[in-house]
Amino acid sequence: MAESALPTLEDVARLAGVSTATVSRCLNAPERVASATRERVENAVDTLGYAPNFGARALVMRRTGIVGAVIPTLASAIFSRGIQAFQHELDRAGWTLVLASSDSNRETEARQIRALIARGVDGLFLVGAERDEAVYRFLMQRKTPFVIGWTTDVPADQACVGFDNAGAMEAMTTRALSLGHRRFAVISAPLAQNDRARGRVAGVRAAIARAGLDPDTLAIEEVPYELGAAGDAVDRLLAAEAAPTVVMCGNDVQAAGAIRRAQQRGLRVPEDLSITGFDNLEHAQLVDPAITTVDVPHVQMGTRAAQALVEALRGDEQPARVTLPVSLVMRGSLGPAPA
Amino acid sequence: MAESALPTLEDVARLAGVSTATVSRCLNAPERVASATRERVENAVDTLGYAPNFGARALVMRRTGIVGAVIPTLASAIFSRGIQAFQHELDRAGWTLVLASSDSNRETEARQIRALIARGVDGLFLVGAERDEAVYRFLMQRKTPFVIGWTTDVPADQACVGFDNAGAMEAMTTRALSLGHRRFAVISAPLAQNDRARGRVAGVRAAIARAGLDPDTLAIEEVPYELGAAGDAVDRLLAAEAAPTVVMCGNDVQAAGAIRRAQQRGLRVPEDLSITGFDNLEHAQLVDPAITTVDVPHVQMGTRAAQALVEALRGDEQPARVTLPVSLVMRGSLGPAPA
DNA sequence: CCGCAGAATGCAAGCGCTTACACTCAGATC
DNA sequence: GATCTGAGTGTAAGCGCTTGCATTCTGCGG
Repeated sequence: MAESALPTLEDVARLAGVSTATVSRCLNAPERVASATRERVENAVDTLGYAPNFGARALVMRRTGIVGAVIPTLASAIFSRGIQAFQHELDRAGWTLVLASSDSNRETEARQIRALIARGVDGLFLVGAERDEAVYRFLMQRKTPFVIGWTTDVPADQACVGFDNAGAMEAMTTRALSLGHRRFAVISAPLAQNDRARGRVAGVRAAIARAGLDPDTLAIEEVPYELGAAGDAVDRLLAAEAAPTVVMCGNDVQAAGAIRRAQQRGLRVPEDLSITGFDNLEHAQLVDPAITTVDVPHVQMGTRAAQALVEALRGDEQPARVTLPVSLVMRGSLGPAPA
Repeated sequence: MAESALPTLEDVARLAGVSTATVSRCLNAPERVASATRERVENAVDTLGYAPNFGARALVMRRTGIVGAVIPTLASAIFSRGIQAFQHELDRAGWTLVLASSDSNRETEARQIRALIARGVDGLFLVGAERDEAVYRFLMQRKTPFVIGWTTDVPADQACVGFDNAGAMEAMTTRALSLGHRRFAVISAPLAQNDRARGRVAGVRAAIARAGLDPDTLAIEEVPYELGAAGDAVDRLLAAEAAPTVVMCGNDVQAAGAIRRAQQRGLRVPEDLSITGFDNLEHAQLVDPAITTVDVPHVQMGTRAAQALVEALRGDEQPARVTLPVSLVMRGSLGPAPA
């Protein structure tokens, strides 16, 4: 059994009859130690159940091997797939992930970023580009590398791995236009602190403006990513004098909620009302009709983000800037505009 | 601007004209420092942009304030809700969460546990009770407190926050029996390294045995938590000479996949085939028919697990053992057995 | 048999922080 | 006026590890 305190390098050294330097080398550069010595040390490590003290190592190495990620929420499927991939790739490269969630709130995010830095993270992954200048200054000052995900709309000197939120939504809107739709509505996450959501709405606006429609008449409902909230939004949209023929949702969860509510109101989707989603979450193909949506390569985004961060951690000067392609997935929920 | 290296306590002390001890006290026990001094120190901290070095602090305090969690996967919604709540509660108590995923693999999990310990976690959250004795020995030896989630089937001296997997599934099976079903089948996660899944199957067995049926005739398909895999399992089950009238799935994702495939084969659910789920994920109410399932209080489980871990970290001797109630959620996918 | 290169190991100086203990200095107490 | 008290501060000893440099040892060429 171990002593009352955890064994230290010195305990191992004493038991093996060598100096602490040699034990350290055994652990970090085994090839520099004679094999006979190495064996004795390894035995001592085993019998003592020794494992290096993390704090001491971090202190002298000036790095922890931990990177942090602050995401809006883990509760929905939106980020979990990407984060899973991110973590997996990080693990492959020998890094460990610390997670915090911001609840989509700017101050909370700033607090979490500081908390993670205080926990010694060597680098950060952040979602979206929108945050106080002070946060960026803090990160620069601490020389903490970071990469931004889910958008590419960032200053040129920052690393990012994302996709064109506006362009994707513009493409979907253009598709709807070609199906004869003229009265559009949008269900979006609250726009105030969410540049991705704003980008998506801007995409809708751009497309309908290009088609000669007035983008200012676009009805926008800002609700959280929840089934019921999206349903209520549908109720409000349909109560308008000129009800939309298509509702473009910022997310598949909202689309699913919207479809259900529309059906409950006796509308057929897409014959009476078309609905589109975003993200291509797993459940998008489960509902009836299946959701026409924008496929976002979450796994790829997570993987590339991890690679970009590891590069930055290694000191690569050139910040990685990756734009991933998105594609429209045509399923049943978007159809021709009703006559 | 900061110097080329990050500022240290000593830099702050020099600038404020005090000793490092006083600066340290300002940061950790401000009330023990005269207010005039404190102000000078705080100014120095601000102008230098000082933040304490994590490694040094961890070394001398002998704790990091980080706890780890190893979960099977983040990719599905199954764990994400619980982990979100876990993280949230931990954050409230001033702790930070490190995440690793095991891909439901025993060796990977053991590796991740060691990796997290090497990263200095003060405590651990683990899913399920099944792992090598060596892992538990290692944890004891390192004196790392841990709590186990998603099951209560653990030794009496271990902390756990979970629910009765077997009992829940037994209740659901009993309900199906009362609806006249006699030919059961199960779609489950691979049983080999998954005590929760085995518990659920055992629940089905227990119920049908109590009803006088032979539990050995129970057909079991072991497939991953994926829509398509569950669909293929349905194909196989329905090809049997005495096809089941009800398929009990170990998870809502599988149930959704099973329902879809059954419908594609022209069967009506539940008139021709009943299907049940587990977890009460958000999408369970989205599919048509909505899934009859077992509601698992994921958020509560995450929250309570965090509390239990914090207690253990504080040195409470008595390990918390929390059993959460589950309930059947009757929706459309389970109906009377066909005549 | 000497000298020397190169391999193996040890010595010891920190890394930046906390904290036990010692010290100083008012003001209160006798 | 001597003594005591306690608040405020400083001194310095580590915490456990890595690593530059010094030292020792080995085998080989001359």
